[in-house]
Amino acid sequence: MTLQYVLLGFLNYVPSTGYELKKLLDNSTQLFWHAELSQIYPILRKMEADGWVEAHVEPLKGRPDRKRYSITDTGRQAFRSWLSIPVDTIEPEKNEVLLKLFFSGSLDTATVLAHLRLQLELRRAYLQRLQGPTRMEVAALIQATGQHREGVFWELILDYGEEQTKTAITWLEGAIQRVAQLS
Amino acid sequence: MTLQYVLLGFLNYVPSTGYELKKLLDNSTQLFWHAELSQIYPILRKMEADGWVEAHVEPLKGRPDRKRYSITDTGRQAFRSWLSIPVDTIEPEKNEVLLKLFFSGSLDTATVLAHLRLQLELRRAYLQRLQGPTRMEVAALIQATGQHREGVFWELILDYGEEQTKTAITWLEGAIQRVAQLS
DNA sequence: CAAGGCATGTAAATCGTTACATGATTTA
DNA sequence: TAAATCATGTAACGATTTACATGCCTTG
Repeated sequence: MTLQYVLLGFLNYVPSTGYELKKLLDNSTQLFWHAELSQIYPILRKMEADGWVEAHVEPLKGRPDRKRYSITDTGRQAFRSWLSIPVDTIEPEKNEVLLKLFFSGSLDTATVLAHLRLQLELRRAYLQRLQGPTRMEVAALIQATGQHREGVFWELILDYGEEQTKTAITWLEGAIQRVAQLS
Repeated sequence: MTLQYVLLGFLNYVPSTGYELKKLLDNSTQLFWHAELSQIYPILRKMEADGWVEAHVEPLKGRPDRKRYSITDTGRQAFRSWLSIPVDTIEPEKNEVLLKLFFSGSLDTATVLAHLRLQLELRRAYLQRLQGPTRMEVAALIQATGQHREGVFWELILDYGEEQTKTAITWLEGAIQRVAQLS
């Protein structure tokens, strides 16, 4: 269900092909939503059948025809209606790192430490990327599109990712200290 | 796949029924893993067929027989092997609150603020629960079971939940300030 | 000339939720 | 006496991932 609205949200900016939508997902919402092409193509067809989007076929030589989808008025209405419904729960998460840590009583201290240190490295690299390239790209996009109101939300989301990542890093550093005392 | 190991992890402490495992999930791992009974029962049968667990049937009057599952040596081996494999990625998340915020350029400021304020309330209530009752229950469980090594991990996980929730609250407060300036 | 990008899709399998079904016992 | 708990499960649906399939064009 939700993926439909993600795609509508992008199509609300600009008509796109499935392939382009996949890249938009990878380049902008990967922090909080992702999908594979094999999921995107059937959903676009379903939304076309439901009258939420329209396809304009551009024949290509040697490749499958390019289908560029535009949002319809019905689709725009469905999108806005979805957007206006508040999320009134804290969404349950799945986190395999915490899960393994939870059961790590059965694991030797050295292995637990190795696992935590690996996560620490990954998070540090991720933070670098968020603070550097990602931050720049968002700023450039706001300049290029002139979407200043949208830009406020995009930057807030980046802030969220940055703060949560920093918190995870600090926690991992402390956890490593604490676990190291076990041996 | 993963749910198998979650169940094995609990069965590694004590033989349990599907119904009891569901309650263990709800009361301890809901922060990072959850499942419905309709998923748990078939998986227990599958693990029995694979020789990872054994069922001891206790007939009951008027109810379905109670099946208490114990972990086997094979199951214990599979569990330890899973546990020792490091998680070498940052797992992608789905977050509908961020998703809607991302597209909130199409939404009026008052509605965005209402959505953010609702999330702030939810997070604050959640933090109260983590700091109060949940913290106590974990401490009591460590005392009752004498699992002091495990207890370190359980408390670290609680710390993580607390810190991430605090970060979310601070971010929401700032986001509300920032969005309020838009109108 | 090899690798990666462009461009579409199908098939199979897995994972997860919601609804349905039963019916006694315990608690408020 | 109504609601919640105990105790198992099936069926249907929906969501998601992985593997398979084609084949040209562009870049290094």
